[in-house]
Amino acid sequence: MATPTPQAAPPGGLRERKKQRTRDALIRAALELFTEQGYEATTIDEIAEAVNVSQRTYFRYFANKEEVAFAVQEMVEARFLQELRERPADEAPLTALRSAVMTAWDEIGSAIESMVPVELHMRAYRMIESTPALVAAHLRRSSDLEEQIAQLIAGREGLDVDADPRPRVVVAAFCGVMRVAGKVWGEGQECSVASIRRLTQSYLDHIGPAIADTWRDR
Amino acid sequence: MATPTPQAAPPGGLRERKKQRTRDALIRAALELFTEQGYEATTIDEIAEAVNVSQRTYFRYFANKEEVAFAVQEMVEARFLQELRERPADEAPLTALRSAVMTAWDEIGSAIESMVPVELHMRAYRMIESTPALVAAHLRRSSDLEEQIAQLIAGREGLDVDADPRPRVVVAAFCGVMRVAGKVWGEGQECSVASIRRLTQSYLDHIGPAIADTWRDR
DNA sequence: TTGTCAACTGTCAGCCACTGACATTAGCCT
DNA sequence: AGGCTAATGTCAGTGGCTGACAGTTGACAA
Repeated sequence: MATPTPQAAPPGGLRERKKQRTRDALIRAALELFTEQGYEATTIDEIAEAVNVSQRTYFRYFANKEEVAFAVQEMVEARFLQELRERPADEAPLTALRSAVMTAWDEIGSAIESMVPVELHMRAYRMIESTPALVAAHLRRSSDLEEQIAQLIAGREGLDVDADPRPRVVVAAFCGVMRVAGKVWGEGQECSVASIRRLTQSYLDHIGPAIADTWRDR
Repeated sequence: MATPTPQAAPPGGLRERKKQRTRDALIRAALELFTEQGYEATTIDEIAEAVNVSQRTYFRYFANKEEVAFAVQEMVEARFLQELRERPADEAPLTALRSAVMTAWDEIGSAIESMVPVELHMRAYRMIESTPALVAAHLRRSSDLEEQIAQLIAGREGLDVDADPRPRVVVAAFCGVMRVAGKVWGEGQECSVASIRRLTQSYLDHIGPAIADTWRDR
């Protein structure tokens, strides 16, 4: 799986490409089936069969049934974290967070599209929000991500998350806003990546004034 | 017209009492097994066998494996909501929330003890926090409860939760504090109900000053 | 080219969570 | 006492998930 394979990124050997294709096919088939007939009503056998692999193979790519539903989000989050790690150290926390998202969105669009159509991803997002079992998983994932971001921000500032509450607070506010942006996007019609980028920007623009010292001046 | 119930309030019929006993026994056995050997490592067959009922009977009391782990919390939350509904309408939202918790704790102690030893409940709480599958369920439950409370508060104030953000904001702050109090309690040694009541009170006492205008005076 | 190695996959057997159908038991009420 | 019905047990089956083993196929060197 993630063994030290010294190969290029795009080509990477026939084997590697085949694996990637199978993985993408599984994700695509799963999301298609989930959104069409519902998550619970879809069996892993169906997904596997749609891609012409055995059920066992599915479980070699994804640890469980949920995981495939979050594959795209997983990728988006990883890119964001990477972007955040690369922000210059002298940026203020909220600025770094904001810049990381905005920069990330620019390239994420095509990254998503190379996995599944954005429109399918949007339908999948809505499906998650309306499936109790997936809502739970989603919350847990969000909570984990938030913690990771908080650790990262604390690291940048040389703080300890357990000693100083500020990292967690900033990150909580940031993630809260991102969550709302995501929700609004999911409820809207515009399913383009550009629209969520615009939404994100607009919402983040409100966070500064709300937190800044000028707050008290109203 | 006349109530033909020749029995006291608590019993209420042999059948009813038997059911209650079975339910309590299932909860107790489950928590005992979960905390001793872990959640995943415990099968429902084991729980059922410990109470001398069939697996099928377990599923007539609880919808799934998780549910039994949250039975006590479920009860606590129900009591709190009931208490909140009974608060006078002219109380300010945060005051009503605060009063409801504090009042609820007074009676909840014995209510918990009548189900399982408080010490077991505390171990169960810790077990939940360290079991990924249960963390997810816990988050989802919390999120649901928060929404219910927000609706209730909005109702008291004659507001619409979707139109006015204030109900959700107050409730979010309140629940956040409650969550922290619960977490601190779980990490501490003192497993008495009195201690969590004290913790709750102390934490809630900080909410006012933190929100009030005097904040800027530090 | 070919042979070896390692990775990937399929098959099979099995555990466990969960459910519907039906038979059986046991409170409840007249 | 006997009928009604809720509670329980039994059975069979589905689907998520895993370990073990064997077959296949890409990678790489001789």
